[in-house]
Amino acid sequence: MGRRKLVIKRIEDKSARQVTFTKRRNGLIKKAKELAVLCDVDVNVTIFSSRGKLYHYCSSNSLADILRRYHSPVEAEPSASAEEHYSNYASCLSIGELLHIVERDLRGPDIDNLSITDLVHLEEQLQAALIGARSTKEKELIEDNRLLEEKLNRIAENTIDVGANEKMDFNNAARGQMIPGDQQHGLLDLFQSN
Amino acid sequence: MGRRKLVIKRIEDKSARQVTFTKRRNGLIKKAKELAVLCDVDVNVTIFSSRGKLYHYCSSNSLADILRRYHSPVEAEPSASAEEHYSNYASCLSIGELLHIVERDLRGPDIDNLSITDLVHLEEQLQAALIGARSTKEKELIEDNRLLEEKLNRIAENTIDVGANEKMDFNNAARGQMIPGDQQHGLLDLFQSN
DNA sequence: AACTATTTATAAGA
DNA sequence: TTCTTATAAATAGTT
Repeated sequence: MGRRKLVIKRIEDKSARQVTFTKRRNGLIKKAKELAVLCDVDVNVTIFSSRGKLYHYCSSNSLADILRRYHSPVEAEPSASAEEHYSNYASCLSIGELLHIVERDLRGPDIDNLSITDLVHLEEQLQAALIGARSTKEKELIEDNRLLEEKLNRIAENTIDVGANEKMDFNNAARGQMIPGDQQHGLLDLFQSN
Repeated sequence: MGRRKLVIKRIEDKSARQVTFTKRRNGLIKKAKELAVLCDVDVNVTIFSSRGKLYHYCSSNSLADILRRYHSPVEAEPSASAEEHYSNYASCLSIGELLHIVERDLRGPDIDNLSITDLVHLEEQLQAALIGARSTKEKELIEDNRLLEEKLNRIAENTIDVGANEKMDFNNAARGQMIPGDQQHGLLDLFQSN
């Protein structure tokens, strides 16, 4: 739809490619909005430009909302298979919340113009949250371990023979490998609530 | 673009809405493909129909590939800020791999026609992977804890006085709250590699 | 950034 | 449903 029939192939001229990108990107997102409204469906469009910018459209508040919707039985077609799919989903937060975090971060301060900085920040947050969730439980166990060791040491000081073949190995492998990361993160509880 | 000018508002007639959905969904994905090829960008389109089906298009192999691309310095504009963003990313797998899992599962057996079953399955896998990653380290610590307790018990049997104010609390809280989930999962190592 | 000749998408009809 | 066709909408090349 233009002055000539266009062959669908990478546009080699850089500025022509940039102009077409702007036109068609706007067109695609407009079409996505229309589809969402006309047909009452959820549509998500994400475009990563070659220079690291991110353009995004999501018809609902977040992908998490979309997924959550499907975890509640809907009125239409309450078939046997539907029953099957919707059972045991009282605490189905992992992917939903994960995607919610992704969505929230991708939106960030400027919904239409995000740099790779935001993606990097997002990844750091997720990594911190995963590490934090793990290390919390580990810290509890390590503290218990430490208390038991203290007791053993005190006992050892107060007794003479605890059996010749018993070695007090207080530097076991698992404790030595604890993952660092003690700070509290805002995302932490999402992973801990599972 | 049709016989009449269309107002962008939810189509109330169910069958008309379904017909429009099919037409415009195909149109949107076609446009997305063209944008990706013409402008050499990464495009991702996800559509959730109101009856729980998922339609999806992604120009690259996976979102993980896209994200990974941005974690390697590109030739264009090696500015100071770029340096800053790309530093300390030797092991930036969490979000990339997570999204890779999402993408792989969303594609599944039939790329154009996925039910909510697949989303549920995907969520289960992610949940299992998160739990598995946590419980592996916990199991090591719990085993250490158990060994220490055994030693304490044996010592207690062989001694008379270990101090009156010392209570042997072998049922501590942390151990009692271990998350179930002992199976090995294919996704497990992704989370353990962090 | 606007314009406009054309192509493309698609709403309604068969 | 699938195919057809009149028309609206998008956009390639131009200014």
